[in-house]
Amino acid sequence: MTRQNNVLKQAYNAALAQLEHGAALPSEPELGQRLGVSRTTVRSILSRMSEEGLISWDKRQKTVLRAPKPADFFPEEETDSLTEVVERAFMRRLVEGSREPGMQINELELARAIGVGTSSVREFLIRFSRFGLIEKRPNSHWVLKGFTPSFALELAEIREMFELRSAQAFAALPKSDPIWHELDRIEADHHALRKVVDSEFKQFSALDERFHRLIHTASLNRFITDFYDVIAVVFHHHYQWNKAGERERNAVAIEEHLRYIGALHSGDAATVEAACRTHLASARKTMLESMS
Amino acid sequence: MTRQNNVLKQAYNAALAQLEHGAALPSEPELGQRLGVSRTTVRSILSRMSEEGLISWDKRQKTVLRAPKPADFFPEEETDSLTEVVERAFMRRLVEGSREPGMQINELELARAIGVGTSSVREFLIRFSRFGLIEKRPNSHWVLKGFTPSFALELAEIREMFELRSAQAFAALPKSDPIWHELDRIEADHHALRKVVDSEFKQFSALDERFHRLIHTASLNRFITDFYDVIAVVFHHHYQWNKAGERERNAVAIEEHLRYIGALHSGDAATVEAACRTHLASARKTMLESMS
DNA sequence: TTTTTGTCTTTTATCGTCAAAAAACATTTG
DNA sequence: CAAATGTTTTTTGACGATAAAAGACAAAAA
Repeated sequence: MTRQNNVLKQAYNAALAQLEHGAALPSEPELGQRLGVSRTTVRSILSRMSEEGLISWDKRQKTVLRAPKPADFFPEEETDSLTEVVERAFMRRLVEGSREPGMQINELELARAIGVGTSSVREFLIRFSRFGLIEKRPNSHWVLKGFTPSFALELAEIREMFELRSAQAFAALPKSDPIWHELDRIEADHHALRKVVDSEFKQFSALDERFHRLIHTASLNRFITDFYDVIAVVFHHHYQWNKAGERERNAVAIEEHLRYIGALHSGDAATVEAACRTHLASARKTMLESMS
Repeated sequence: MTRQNNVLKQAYNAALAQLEHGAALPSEPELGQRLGVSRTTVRSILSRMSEEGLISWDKRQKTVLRAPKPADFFPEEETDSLTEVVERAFMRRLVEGSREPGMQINELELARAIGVGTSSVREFLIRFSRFGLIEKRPNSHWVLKGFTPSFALELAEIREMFELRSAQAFAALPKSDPIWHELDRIEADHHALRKVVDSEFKQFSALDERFHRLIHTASLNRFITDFYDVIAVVFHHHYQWNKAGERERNAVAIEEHLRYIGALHSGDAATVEAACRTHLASARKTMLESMS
């Protein structure tokens, strides 16, 4: 196999979801814009829709003939890019399987296990190495350094340094900046989630990421915003395998976020620092607890 | 071509340089240790030396028959790893040629120009992307973000944050720590270089890196020490294309380093902070000047 | 019995190839 | 003539293949 056509499949599914019976579709460039793909892919989508009898297509005339059925969609697992597949599989192994620090990682074995070519795995490992969890021995294998307490501490140290600075920069932004609107929206989502936290606490992870990423954008520093990728990956997988007390932890974090948001609005540096430190300290604590 | 045998070539040259006429060579594992290669490679080296009449080799008997001639060595350019070749070529293009921000980077063209396969280039770009100078558009090309003033400022901001913290950690280390000996050696090298700075100022770059890396090791944080790779690459290439006033700049930096080292010895936090800030501010200033 | 050598196996590094997707160019249509 | 469609070219994404290098195991020597 060479490249699979997951871009087509994903965009096709997205396009199907937008079809409205009887309506006319916009132009090809317009569709490409909406779906985030090239016109080449748009035309492949239209061809297929036409073949499947979903639309009639003749030059500018594109009319929806029938509503899409579930069977028209590509299966979800076929829409993932190889990159995502490899990342998920690797992380699952890290979480579920053998992950003693010092263990060596075998590219070929990994590729076989996941069912992809070696270059996909290689490229993933290179990209992943910047997270500080694996390391390459030149001309030889990769070594797993592992989710150890020292990893957590080093990560937390940088995180706190960066976020304190970003939070101060955020608080100092003029109230006319559109970023405040986004913060208001996030605040509202926190209030909404707080009401249903007992059942919907799993949604917190995504909201947490949105909130912290927003704060980091205020730093206007690519190294700071990029570093949040490391945090996000670690937290994402940390949430996956540390379910103990998840509900309460998230409830506490929501309250801390709300106080933190209030502090940002106040614009007072000392208040911001206190709220930020409190929240980051408890985040660090839970991460450490889950590792020992 | 597949992999070239540059590991062999480099190790062979290193082994040649160590040959002493009439002496007996140590065991294969011992040689591997010394040269930093596997026994497989050691045996290839011994085979070749034997064929070339440099040594006699029979099991444990390995005797040097004659001193190596210059012609026995592999040419230097054949001993570089592909990774190094690609990095150097890419950087040269960045420095010498077209490098307007926003420019797109073509993998195939780059591979052709350098004379390597596309995967080597791809892997290099992935590794290089963590330096914040290029960015990938998924399913499409890489974009050059460029050595812009904002890049320099963002880099300097992180650098200062990290180094201030590392320097404080360094100063707080007990005087029994072996790190102080290494600092003494670096200090002595500064004094030595200061005397001949007019002619030898080019050696400063390497000394600078040694000094700052040592300071960062005191942080005991992988993200901080890793970040110095970014600094090192940027400074290395910055030195390549900004020769204006190089001699004076280096002379000034040597004085700043010496004051900085003195501050570390003093163990006083305020003194350390002042010396560190002064030095980093002037480093930032020269980098910025060279970019506008 | 430990170290060294001889031999065999495994793994990485790198390439060329080819379909998918993007991008560029040419032609048509309103 | 500007925007949309039709067509061709370019570029990326992924694979399998293969020599170099590492690593493992067995036999021999000290």
